Amino acid sequence: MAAEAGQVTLGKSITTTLWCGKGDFDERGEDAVATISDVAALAGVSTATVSRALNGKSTVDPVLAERVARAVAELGYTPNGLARSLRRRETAVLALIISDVENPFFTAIARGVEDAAQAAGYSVMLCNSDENTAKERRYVEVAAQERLAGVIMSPTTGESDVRPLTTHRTPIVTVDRRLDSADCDAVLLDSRAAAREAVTHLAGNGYERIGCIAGPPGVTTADDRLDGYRDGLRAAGRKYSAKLVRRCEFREAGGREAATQLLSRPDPPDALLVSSSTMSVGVLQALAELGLRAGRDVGIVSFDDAPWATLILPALTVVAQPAHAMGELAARLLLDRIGDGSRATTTTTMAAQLIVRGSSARSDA
Amino acid sequence: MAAEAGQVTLGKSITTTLWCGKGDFDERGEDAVATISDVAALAGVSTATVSRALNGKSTVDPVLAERVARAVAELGYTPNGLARSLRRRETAVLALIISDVENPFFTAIARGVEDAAQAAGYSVMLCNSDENTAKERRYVEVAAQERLAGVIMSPTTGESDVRPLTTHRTPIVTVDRRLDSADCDAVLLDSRAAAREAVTHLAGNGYERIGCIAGPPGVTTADDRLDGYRDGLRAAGRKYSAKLVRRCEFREAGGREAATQLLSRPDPPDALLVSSSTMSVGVLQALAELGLRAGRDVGIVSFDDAPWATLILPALTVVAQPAHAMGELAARLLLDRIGDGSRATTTTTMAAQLIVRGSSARSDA
DNA sequence: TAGCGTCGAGTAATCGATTACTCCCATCTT
DNA sequence: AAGATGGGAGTAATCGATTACTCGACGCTA
Repeated sequence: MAAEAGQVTLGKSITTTLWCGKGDFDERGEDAVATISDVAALAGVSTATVSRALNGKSTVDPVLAERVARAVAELGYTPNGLARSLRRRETAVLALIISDVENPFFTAIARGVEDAAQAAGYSVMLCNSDENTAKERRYVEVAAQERLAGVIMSPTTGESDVRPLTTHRTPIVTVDRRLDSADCDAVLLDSRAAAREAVTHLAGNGYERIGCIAGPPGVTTADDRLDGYRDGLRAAGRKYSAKLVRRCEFREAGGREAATQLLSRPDPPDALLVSSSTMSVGVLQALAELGLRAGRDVGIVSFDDAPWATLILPALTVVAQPAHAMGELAARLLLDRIGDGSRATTTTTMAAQLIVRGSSARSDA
Repeated sequence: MAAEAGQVTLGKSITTTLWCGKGDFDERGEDAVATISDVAALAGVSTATVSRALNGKSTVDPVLAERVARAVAELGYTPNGLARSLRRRETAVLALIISDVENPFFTAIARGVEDAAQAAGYSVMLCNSDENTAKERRYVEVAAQERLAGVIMSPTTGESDVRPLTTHRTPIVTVDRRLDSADCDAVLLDSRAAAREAVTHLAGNGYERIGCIAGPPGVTTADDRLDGYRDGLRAAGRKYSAKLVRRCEFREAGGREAATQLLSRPDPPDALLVSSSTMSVGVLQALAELGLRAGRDVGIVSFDDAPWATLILPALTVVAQPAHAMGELAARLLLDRIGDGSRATTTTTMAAQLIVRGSSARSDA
C-alpha cells in the first residue's frame, strides 16, 4: 500500500490542568481508581447507601444523597461495570457478528442494529468473521465468556457452531442468513424469490444466455440466490448450464475474476445476475477492461442498492434489500427476547425490491 | 422505506438434540450455568487447580489436568470473563468510536483496527457517535465503566470530553482527527497539504473559480481541509471567496444540497474540492440533475478513493487516504501503550496521495 | 537420619459492586 | 402508653474467577 508515514512528532504535551484527571490523583496522593468504598468513606455513609443513591432503587435521605453526589463528583468516580455485571448477572452489550464490515450491506445492518441498541441503552460489539468459521467461532466464544446480553449474527454457514451461546442460554438472532444448528429468531430476505424475479426480468428483456455470479457454497444466501436463479431460468423456459455460473467470495476481486472468466468464454453469457454490490464493482471493472458495456453488451442485475448505482452509465439495475430495517428488527427481536426468553422463535422474511435501471435495459440491442 | 415484512413464520423448532445445550442441563437437573466450582467438584480438585490447569501459569499434575479437561468438556464450562476481568483488573476489549459506520473511510479504519486487535487477541467494540457530542460522551462513559483496555476515537471536536477515560488512565489513540483536550497518541493525515495539492492541481488544469465543499466547523479535518484549500488558492494567486464555499455534513445529502446551491449561483464555481466520498455521491447526483458533466463543466476532486471511483465516467480524481493502515497503526499504538503506559505520546502524520483521473482533466474544455 | 529445597495442591483473601437481611427510630393506632 | 408499622441505613453475603500464602510430600545432601 502507498501509505508511508510522513512525519512523527514526539512529546506532544498539554499545559492546561483543567482536563488533566491526573492532577486530582496527585493531590490525593493516591494511585488507584476510586471505588464505591472510597465514595462511601468520603460521604460518611455505607456502600449500600451509595449504591442505592446512585441507582435510585430505594429511597435515600436527600441529605445523604447530596453528600454522595458531592463525593462522586470530587473523586471522579465511575462505577465498575464489570463488578456490577458480575453481581447482577447481566450486561448491556450485544455482539454483532458479520462477515465483512467493509460491505455496505452489512454496514447498513450494523447501523440499524446500533440505532436500536443505542436507543435501548445497549452497546454493540462488532465482530468481523471474514467468512471464516474459525474466527466466527472465536467470537462466539468471546460473546459467551463476556456474558454478553445477546448476539446477532449472519452465520458463515448454516451449521456454524454456537454451542457456547446455547449453553449459556444467550439469545441469538440471525440476520440475512439462516442458522440450522440452533433454534433462534431470524430476520431474512427472500433471496430466492428475488433472484428469480431478477432472472425473469432479464429474460423478459430478451437476454438469452443469462449467467450468475454467486457467493461461496454453504452460505445460505448464496445457495438461495442460485436456487432462485435456476427457478427463474426454468420459468423462462431456459436450460440451466453450469458453464454460466461462477461462485466466488462476496468481494470486488471475486466478482472481477468470475466475470472475466465467464465473459472470456467462447460462448459468453449475455447477461449476469450478481449476488452483491461488492462483487458488482469487480464485474463492472471486468466489463470495462473487456470493452463491454453494461445494458448493451451484457445485461446486469446486482443485489444491493449501492449509493453509486445511479452514478454510473447506464445506471445499475438492482435488487434492493432493506438492510437497515433488517438490522433494526433483528436488534428489537433480540432485546425483546432478552426481556422474555420463553417466547417462541420467529422467522421474519422480508421482501426485496427490484429496481430497474439502465444496466438491464438492452437499450442498444 | 420500501421495507415491508413479507411473511412471518412462527414456532420454528429443531428436532435433533446434538446441538441442543439445554438437554445437558436437564439431565443434570440444574438450571444454572457451570462455574469453576462445579468443574472443581466434578474433577475432584480445588478451584485453584482448575484455574491453574486452564491458564497454564503454573504446572499441574497431568493426571489432574486431564480430569479437569474432562470435567470442563462434560459441563460445557466457559469461564466467566467478567469475574476474570474484575480480578485481573484488565479486559481484552477495545472501543472504536467513529462518527459513521456507513462511511467507507471509517469502515476501512475499523477494518484495520479490527485486524490488528484480533491478531493480538483483543475484541473491538464499535461505537457510532453520529457526529454528536452527547452520543460520543455516552460511549466514552461506557468505555470507562466497562474498564475497556483502551479507546481509539475520531473525536467529533477537538474539545471532546474524555475525562472519564483520563481519570481511569485508559489509553486513548485518536485517528483521523485531533483531540486537544487530552494528551494522547494520534494517527493523522496531512489534510491541509492534501487539500492544497488538490487545489493546485485544479488550478494547474485551468480551472478558475474553484469551490470547496467542506465538513462541519469544529471537526478538525474539515477545518484543516478548508485551510489547505485557501493555501492552494493563495499559491495559485486566486482570491478566496466565501461564496464558493459550503460546509455540510460528511454525507450524501449534505454534498448534494451544497453542490446544488453552489452550482445554481449566477456565478457558479467551475471546479469543486469535495471533502469525502460520501459527499461526492451527492455532488455527482447534483451534477447529473443540473445536466452538468464532471471534468468538462465542473472539475471535481474528492477526498477518499471509493471503489466506484473508476466506474463512473469520467473517473473520479481523488485524494486517497490510507485508511486501513491508519486504523492498523492506531490499534498497534494503543496495544503498545496498554503494555507500557509511560511511553511519550506520538503524533504520526501520514501522507495522502492525489490520484488524477478524468473528473479534473478539463478534457473537453 | 536430620535438614533443606522444590514442587504441587489446597485455603482463603480479593476484585467492586448489589442486595437480602437486620436493626433502629419515628409515627400511628387503639 | 404499649404495640404495630414502616421508612431508611448499615452489615455482610454474594457474583466467579485469580492468586498470595500455607502446607505436606518427596528427593537429595551431609
